[in-house]
Amino acid sequence: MFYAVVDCDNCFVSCERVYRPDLNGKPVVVLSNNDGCVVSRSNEAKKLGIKMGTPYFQMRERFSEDVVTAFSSNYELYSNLTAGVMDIIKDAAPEYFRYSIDEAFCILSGMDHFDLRKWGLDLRNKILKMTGLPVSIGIARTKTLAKMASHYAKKYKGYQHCCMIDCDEKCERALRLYPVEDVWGIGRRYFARLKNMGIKTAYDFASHTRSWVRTTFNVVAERTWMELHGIDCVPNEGMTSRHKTICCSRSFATMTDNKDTLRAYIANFASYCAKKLRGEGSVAATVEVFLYTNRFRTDLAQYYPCKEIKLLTPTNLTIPIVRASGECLDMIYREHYLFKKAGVILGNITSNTGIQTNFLDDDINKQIRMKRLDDVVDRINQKIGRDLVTLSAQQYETHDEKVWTSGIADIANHRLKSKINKTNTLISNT
DNA sequence: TCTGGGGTCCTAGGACCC
DNA sequence: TCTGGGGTCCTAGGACCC
Repeated sequence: MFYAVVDCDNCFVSCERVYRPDLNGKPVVVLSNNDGCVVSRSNEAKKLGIKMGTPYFQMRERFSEDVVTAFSSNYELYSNLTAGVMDIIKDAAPEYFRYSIDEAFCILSGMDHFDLRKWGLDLRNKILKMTGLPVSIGIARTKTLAKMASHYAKKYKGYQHCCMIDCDEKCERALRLYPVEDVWGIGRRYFARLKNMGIKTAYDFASHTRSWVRTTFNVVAERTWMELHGIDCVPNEGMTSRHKTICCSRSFATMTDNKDTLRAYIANFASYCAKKLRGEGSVAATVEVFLYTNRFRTDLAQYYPCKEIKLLTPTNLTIPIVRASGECLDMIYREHYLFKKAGVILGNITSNTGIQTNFLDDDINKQIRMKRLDDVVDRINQKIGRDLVTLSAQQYETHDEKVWTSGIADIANHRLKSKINKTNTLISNT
């Protein structure tokens, strides 16, 4: 049985180019939230030496706007376009699961007698034709080897974006040429240790004994070792299951030690998480809040607190989740630290059917009223504009318009006022 | 001046129970 | 003059992924 991994080439850049074909063949990058750093690069940008994660300001010191075109990220666009890719994959493979926004694994069971490389080439061409997005496909006996094959599919033109590793000779050749740091499952930390041991290629790594890998590293590295030997052992389950956590976090344009400002940010993050939770029909049983000072400012005192609290009843209601996030903040906030980033994580997520309520919690009538409130607010926000109606905890005074360029909540007062009449009408109608 | 965001899994160690 | 042992659950931290 074989696996195929299908992933979009330079996904976000390719999505932008669908609407800007004039940028084909030119250096293009896409930036993270707040335009902080580079998260996607065209091949031309890679050739210029722009690395993943390069801070935008550093890149601009080296390349002007005429040389490298930069886009702010537009996740709605990427998720719409890649959904089209997934639809095509779904029709082409007996079984598949989405692994990330731009990547899917196909389980090619019962297809051993097929010409799988031709199958891959056809799929690649179909996706390009129907969505405008170029993908590369790697095919092999394990997911880790398929990932390696997809690297080769991208790297060497001769493969025409589809590379299959289907025998031991090909596998050995591929392993010998493959830098160990590019192996799926070998990250920066492990690479640093491997390098010290003189292990440079995937072949070097695979040449050690399984027990050596187990004792030197752990079971995860051992699985990687087995996969490189063609033993399929990274489970498919877990890659498809529901979310176990939902997180919303942002870096701030300017650092702050103001508790009220942090409280408003946290309330917004919590509210956003609650909305996501409702969107997928789930409830959460824990709420965690974390704060980060600026790790790049070594001249400043550092503090990375986090605190989780359990909810009496698992919920997806905005009010109890925002309330809990505020309690967490109260427990971890310390004066005199300048915070750069904060976030909220909802955990212990389950389906919202059959929730066990706790008699100490808000009474059922109050919960029903809160649910109705969320329903109405969700509908208004969907109809008129994101985050028009929020809890008062999410509002705050600021003179810095940049604070909310992060894309979650554009709650600048002028915008609020301009729409308030329309909203009042809608609320009375509702 | 400016340095992302959202996930998963594993492990060690402490608390607690019988 | 000595201080159980085994099991489970939870949490924090560290590693990885895209």
